[in-house]
Amino acid sequence: MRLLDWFEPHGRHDLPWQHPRSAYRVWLSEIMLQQTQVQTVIAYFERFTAALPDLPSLAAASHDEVMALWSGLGYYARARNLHAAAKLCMERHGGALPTDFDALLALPGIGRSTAGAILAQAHGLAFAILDGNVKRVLARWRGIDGWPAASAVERELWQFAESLLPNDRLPDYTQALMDLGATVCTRTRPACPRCPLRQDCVARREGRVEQLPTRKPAKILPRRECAMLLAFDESGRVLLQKRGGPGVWNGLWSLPEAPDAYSLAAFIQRHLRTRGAAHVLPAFEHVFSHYRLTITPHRHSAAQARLRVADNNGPELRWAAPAEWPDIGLPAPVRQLLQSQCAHQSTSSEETP
DNA sequence: AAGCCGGGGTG
DNA sequence: CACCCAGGCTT
Repeated sequence: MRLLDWFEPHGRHDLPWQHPRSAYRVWLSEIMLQQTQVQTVIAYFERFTAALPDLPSLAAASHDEVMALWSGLGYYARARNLHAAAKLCMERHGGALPTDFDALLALPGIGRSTAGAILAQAHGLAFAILDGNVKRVLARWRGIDGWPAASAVERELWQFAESLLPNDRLPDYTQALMDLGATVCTRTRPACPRCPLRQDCVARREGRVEQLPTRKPAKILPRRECAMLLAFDESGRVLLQKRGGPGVWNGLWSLPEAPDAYSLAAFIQRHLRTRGAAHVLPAFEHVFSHYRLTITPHRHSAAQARLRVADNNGPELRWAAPAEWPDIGLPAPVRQLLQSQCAHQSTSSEETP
């Protein structure tokens, strides 16, 4: 098989848990490698196995010693589960990890993928694994769309993974699949020309390598709307308002803003003399980390300040000529809007109110 | 199905 | 900063 042929010269053969490849060491490595990269794990693995070389010694160790050996790896529930599982193996399985899939799955910290990895790597049994690397390889190879954590997609990936299992050399096959994901079929900039699966890789054929696996759907952000005033005076200056309050734009100069067109009209009436009605421009969206803001710009040309702009009680207002805009601290979407307006005004004829 | 655990790397 | 990484457990 192509994967095994690739593995001989290009796979990783020198990882510490491969020598010797005992069930205990495979198990420990699998737990350490959950959500943690190989580079990080190696030193911890060597320290841990030096102190606790086999399952009985782990079971006999104190909680404090186990946690100390784990310290720095994170996800400390993994260490607690590991220790508890070792003790359970002393009670239930004669001091060794079981070779039965369901018995493995019943141990704390061992899920479907880790159980499969232990059986395949330590015992050569035909069980599939499905970790992040393998999900990526399989999703690309077969062109599987959808977020891999979604249950339907995950089912499809497991099914594909199991359909691929060879009859022998399960330890090498399993390692080959992970190595391919880690070194060739990487998340960014995969080395497709070096991939043993490139001939029938669906993602490669369809040019979707970078798109697969489908990314986790972005969290749905709450939506907010506002109206912004683009008021220009006769000389082409725009009215700005200094933002106060707790918002993200506090302290920045921005366009006068109101929750809706009605409130904005009230603002205009209070602070400006304008000729004609507002010209409502197409709304656009700006995404913050915590919400989406839909901005509807309202443009007024030939506006004049009704009051002194430096009124003590009212909002802090000023007129700003286009030449000044680059030096004023403006929120990015406001700057963008002003620039598009500037370009628009210079290329189009006089607006009709 | 979504949140959580946690430290580290990456664009 | 968002997202991801040799996942699994809890709600």
